[in-house]
Amino acid sequence: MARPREFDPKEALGAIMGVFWRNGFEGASMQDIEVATGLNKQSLYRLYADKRAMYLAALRHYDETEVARAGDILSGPGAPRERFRRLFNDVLAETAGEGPRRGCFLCNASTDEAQLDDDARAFVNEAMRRVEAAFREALAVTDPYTNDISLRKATAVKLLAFYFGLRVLIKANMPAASLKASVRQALDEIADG
Amino acid sequence: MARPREFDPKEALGAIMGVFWRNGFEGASMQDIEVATGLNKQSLYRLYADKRAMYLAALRHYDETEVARAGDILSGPGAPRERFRRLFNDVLAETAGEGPRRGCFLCNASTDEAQLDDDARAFVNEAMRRVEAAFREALAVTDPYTNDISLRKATAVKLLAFYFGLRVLIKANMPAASLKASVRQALDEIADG
DNA sequence: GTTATTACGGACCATTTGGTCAATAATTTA
DNA sequence: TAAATTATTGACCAAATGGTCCGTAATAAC
Repeated sequence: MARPREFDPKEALGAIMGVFWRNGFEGASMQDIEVATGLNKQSLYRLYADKRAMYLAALRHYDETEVARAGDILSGPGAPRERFRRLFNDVLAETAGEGPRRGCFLCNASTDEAQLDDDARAFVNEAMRRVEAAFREALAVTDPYTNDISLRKATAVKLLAFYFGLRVLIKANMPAASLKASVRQALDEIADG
Repeated sequence: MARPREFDPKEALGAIMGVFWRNGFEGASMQDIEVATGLNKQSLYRLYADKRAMYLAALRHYDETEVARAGDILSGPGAPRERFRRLFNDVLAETAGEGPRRGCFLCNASTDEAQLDDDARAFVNEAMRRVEAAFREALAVTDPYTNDISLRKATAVKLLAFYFGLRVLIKANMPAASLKASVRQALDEIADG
C-alpha cells in the first residue's frame, strides 16, 4: 500500500512519557519531545492531534506500565504487610543509584492541574482512585481488614497518602536512610494476621 | 525626592505567590502575573530582576507565611497528638468549602524541579527539612519520643510523608470524609503520654 | 516654579511557542 | 513500470513568550 513507518510508536510514547514526567505539561516543549523521540513534529502530529493528546497518551501509558506494576505487586502473594513491603521497597529502589529521582507522574500531573484539560484531570483523579482500590484489596485479605470495612478504607487512604508523600520526599532528595526508617514504621502499623 | 509608589509590594508578592502556587513556574505567564497583581510589567521588573526572581520570592513568601503557620501550630501547647491534630485539621479546612484546592506550594515546586534553578530547588528542599525538624520537635515533648531519638526521627518522616501525601490527595479531589478518617487513624498511631 | 528623581504605562523587540504545509522519498499494488 | 499511498523533512506561520525602552506623570527638594 504505502511506505512503512520507520519507528515504533510505543517506543516513541515511552519517550514522550519521560519528557512530560520530568518536565510537566508546560515545561515540556515540542522541541524537547522531538529530541527525546528522535522524531520530528510532523511524524508526531500524525500520531497525536496536538500536545494535549500527547500528554493524555503519556498519562495512559504511565497508567498501563507503572501503575499497573504497583497493582501487580499489591495483588501478589502474602499478607497485607508483606505486600506493602514489596511495594514500598520497589519505590525506594529509586533512591539507590545516583540517577534522577522522578517522583510520581500522577502527583506531578495533579500539580499541573491548572494547565490540564478536564480529560487529563479526570484521568489522574481516576487513576489515583484505582490505586486506592488496589490498596484496599491488598488489605482485605486478612483480618481485621476483611471484616471491618471502615477500618480498611481509612487504612487504605492513610497508606495512599503515605505512599504519595513518600514519592514527593524522594523527589525532594530526602536521604534514603530516613525514608527507609519511616517505611519500616508505616509497615509495622499494618495489622498482620 | 521622587514620586511615591502607588501599590504595596507585599500585597503584590502575595498575588505573585498565588499565581505560581496555582500554575507553577512555566504555567504562569507574565501576563497572568500582571493581571493578578494589577501591575504592569515595568513595575514588576523594577521589583524583581526577572521571572525566576519572582518565583524565588514567591517561595520565600510562602515559607514566611504558610510554612511558618504550620510551625506555629506545631510549637503550640499540648501533647504531640494534639499538636498534629491541629495541624491536620488546619490542612483539611481547605476541603470544607467549594473553593479551589491548591495543595502545597512546596510539593508543587518540587514537581517543577526540571524548570527550577539551583537556588529554588535548594530552597524547596531546605524548607521541607525545616518542616521535618518542626515535626521532630513537636514529637520530642513527650515519651517515648523524648528519649528514643531514632523513633522520633522515623515518626517525623513518616508523618511528613503522610502530611505531603494528604495535601496531594486534597488537590486530587479526594472526598473530605475519606481524608478525615485517614487523619484520625494517623493521629491514633502517635504515642500519647 | 524649577529641577531632579522616580513611577507608570504602552509600544516595542527578539525568541520561542504550538502547529501547518508542501515537496520529496519510499513502498505496495496493479 | 506506473499509479497510488503514505512517511519524512524542513521551511514556514501566527501567536504568545519573557523582557526592554521611552515618553509622560507625579512627587520632593530647593
